[in-house]
Amino acid sequence: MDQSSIASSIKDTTLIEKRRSQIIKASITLFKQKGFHRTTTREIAKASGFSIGTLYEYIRSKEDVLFLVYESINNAVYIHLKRAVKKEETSSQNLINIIDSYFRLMDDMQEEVIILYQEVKSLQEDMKGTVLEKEREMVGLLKNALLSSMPYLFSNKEAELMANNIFVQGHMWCFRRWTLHQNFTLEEYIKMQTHFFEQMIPVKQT
Amino acid sequence: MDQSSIASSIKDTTLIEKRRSQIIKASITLFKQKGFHRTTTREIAKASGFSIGTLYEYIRSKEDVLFLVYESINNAVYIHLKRAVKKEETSSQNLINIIDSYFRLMDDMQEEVIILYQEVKSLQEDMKGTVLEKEREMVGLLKNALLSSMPYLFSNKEAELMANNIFVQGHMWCFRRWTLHQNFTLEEYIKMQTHFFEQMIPVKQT
Amino acid sequence: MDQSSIASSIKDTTLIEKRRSQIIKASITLFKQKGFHRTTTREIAKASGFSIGTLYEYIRSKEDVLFLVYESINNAVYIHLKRAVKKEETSSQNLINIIDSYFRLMDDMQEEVIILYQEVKSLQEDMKGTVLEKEREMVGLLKNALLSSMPYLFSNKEAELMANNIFVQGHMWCFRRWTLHQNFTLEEYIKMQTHFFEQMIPVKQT
Amino acid sequence: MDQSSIASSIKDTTLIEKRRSQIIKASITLFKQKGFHRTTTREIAKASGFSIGTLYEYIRSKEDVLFLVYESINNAVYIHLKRAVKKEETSSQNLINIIDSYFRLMDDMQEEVIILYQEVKSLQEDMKGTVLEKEREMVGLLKNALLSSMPYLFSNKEAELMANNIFVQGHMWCFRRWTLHQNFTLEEYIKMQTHFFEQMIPVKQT
DNA sequence: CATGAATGAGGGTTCATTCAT
DNA sequence: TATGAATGAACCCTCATTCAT
Repeated sequence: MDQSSIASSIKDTTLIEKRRSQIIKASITLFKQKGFHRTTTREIAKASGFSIGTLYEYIRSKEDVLFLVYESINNAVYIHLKRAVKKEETSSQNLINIIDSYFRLMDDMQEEVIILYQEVKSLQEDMKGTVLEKEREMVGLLKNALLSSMPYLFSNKEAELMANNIFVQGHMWCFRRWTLHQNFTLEEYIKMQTHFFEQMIPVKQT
Repeated sequence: MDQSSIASSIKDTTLIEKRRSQIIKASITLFKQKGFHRTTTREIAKASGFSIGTLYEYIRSKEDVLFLVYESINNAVYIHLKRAVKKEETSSQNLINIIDSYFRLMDDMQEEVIILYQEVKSLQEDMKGTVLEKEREMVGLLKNALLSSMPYLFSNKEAELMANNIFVQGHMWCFRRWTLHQNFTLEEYIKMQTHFFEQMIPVKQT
Repeated sequence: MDQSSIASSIKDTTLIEKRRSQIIKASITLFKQKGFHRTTTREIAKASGFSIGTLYEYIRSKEDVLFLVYESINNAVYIHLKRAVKKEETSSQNLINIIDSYFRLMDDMQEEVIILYQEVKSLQEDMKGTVLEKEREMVGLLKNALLSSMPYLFSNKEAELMANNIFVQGHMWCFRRWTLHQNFTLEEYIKMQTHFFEQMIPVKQT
Repeated sequence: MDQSSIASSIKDTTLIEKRRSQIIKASITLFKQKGFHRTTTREIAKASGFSIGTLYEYIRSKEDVLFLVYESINNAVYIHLKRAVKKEETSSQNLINIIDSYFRLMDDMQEEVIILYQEVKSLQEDMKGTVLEKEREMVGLLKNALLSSMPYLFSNKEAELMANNIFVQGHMWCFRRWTLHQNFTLEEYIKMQTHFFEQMIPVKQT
């Protein structure tokens, strides 16, 4: 299930993509400010640059918008992560680079991440499935990076848990910024979390 | 700002407390199921065992209910944590015990924690302040435990960050249960996270 | 299924009855003018003398209003017919009296009858069942009157068909008034239809 | 006022006729299922085999469609009736044949007749005039058949009323089918109604 | 002639809140 | 104190109609 799984009465698929990206952009801005429930469809339409009628040519319900937003955010992170993983290869240093790159992305996407955390309950069950699947894939990327860059150091389960920890520490920079940003700069945060991580790696080679 | 800071037209303070705890209990049940926005005040009144009119004798607005709920959940965690910290003292083993106790509490309060994460945006600004202050205190408890049980191992900043990490890892067991509970039992989760933590502590030997 | 089968959030049943009769009265007036679809719930509320919010305390949906109206109209006819049948007994003259009384009622309820004919399609399936059942009862009343007032003259099936004919001839005075009222007064209409009917009765045996 | 009285921006009249008959066919199917109000213009366009834009090249408003449908149905009945009347001549037996033929047509056009009964209110006033005029003509055909096939038996007024009765008895087979079809086959219905009619004819004097 | 994207008025319904009893 | 009927702003969504291509 991806974007195209949401029905539209418009035939021109290029146009669908264009309009939907307008919708997504507008909605993210609005959801940041007021959350999904407090944002009205009219506001979304207006901020997207067209009428309420037009909005409903590209979605079927307000909940579709939420899914579009989730998918878009998740996708951006996914692509970033995938690229980072591909670039770096097979050494523990490189794992550090991946984390660094991921945390920096999180810093760029703070508000988006907060949306992810706050509106899950409003996602319809079937859409939630798709979204969580994507999350699993992302954690999977980190896990594989862990396993391949430091073989023998982690069991499969340990890698799984560690990947989750890293993934969430990225988010945490966003949803706890009210306290973290008071105490740490991004650079510090990255450095310190990485430091903890390195310490944990038992006896780096002789 | 605490419970009593929410105005009520009722004079009898014992009654206020009783009614409010009915409201909180009912609301938590409802918010678990449908979230704050999808729960109506009528439902809250009914589940609380009295009429909508009576509900509004004990709160001023629906958002007051959310605050009461937040405060109640936060308080429960706070008290538990405080007690755990007090009981254990001054050795690194004891820190492990605190974490263990905290993670078990999180397991008991899964849905409550999820509420905390999902409805922050709906908290009014002034109430949000109170809530976050309490969170800071809780992280403070962990931080102090870290500092006092393993002196010289952590700088102040490191302790601050580590406390946040632990605090969030507890929550994570709740809000990522859709994937974590598939891969780990609670015992495993505690053990492995603790294990990571211990490895991270630089050279405790001798 | 009758009025009381429509759920309401109001507890005072006397009040329900009072408000619903306001709704019915207002709706009939409006439906006469513009039909069910062109009448808005807001108009119904206003004409009923209360707000839209109050309207929805007494019904669950606009279609409930239609059912209430159908039931009310059907009931009025039913009661009238029942009374007419009871009063008259066992002679062919009396059958004529019943018809006379029924046709006069139809003349009084022209617009109501037109509503019945025009909005059936909008009735929900389960409610349609209730409505048609009542119609069957009414035709049954006429049929029994036929059978008992002129025994041996009609077979059961003949009585059934004749009862339907009479029933519809009453309605016809309403829904074909655009032509009938130009050519006939009510008195004439009754007299002539009755006359046809009498002629049809085979050889009133001397 | 007939079909051609509805304006169109298209010049080619053959095309107009072709497209409009597509519209009528599609609309009747849809109106049967969901009624006029619940059918959207988009649905009509789609079922007609062209786009919404094209639909509006051949009509000015949705109500025009209803008129086209009414006119088409009425016309079909009219033509059938006219032909039946022409074929049969000047004997009472022949009147029976006309009725027989008319009732059988009604059986074929059940749903169409139901549309006629249910959507009158939605016809615009001027169009309603045209439609009713056609109905008058049809009743006129029956009336003339009555008068000419059994001269001296009916006064003008009696013939008028009887013609209306017969006309409506045909419709009744449609709009009361939920009860009539349970009790009578079409053959029985025709036979019995005809029988009643014959009995009414005073002593076909030798 | 045909298309279909765009429009926005308006419809049904919900629900937090009030206030007379 | 407790009740629950009343309110109406506001929400989501539909759909007849237009017009540039």
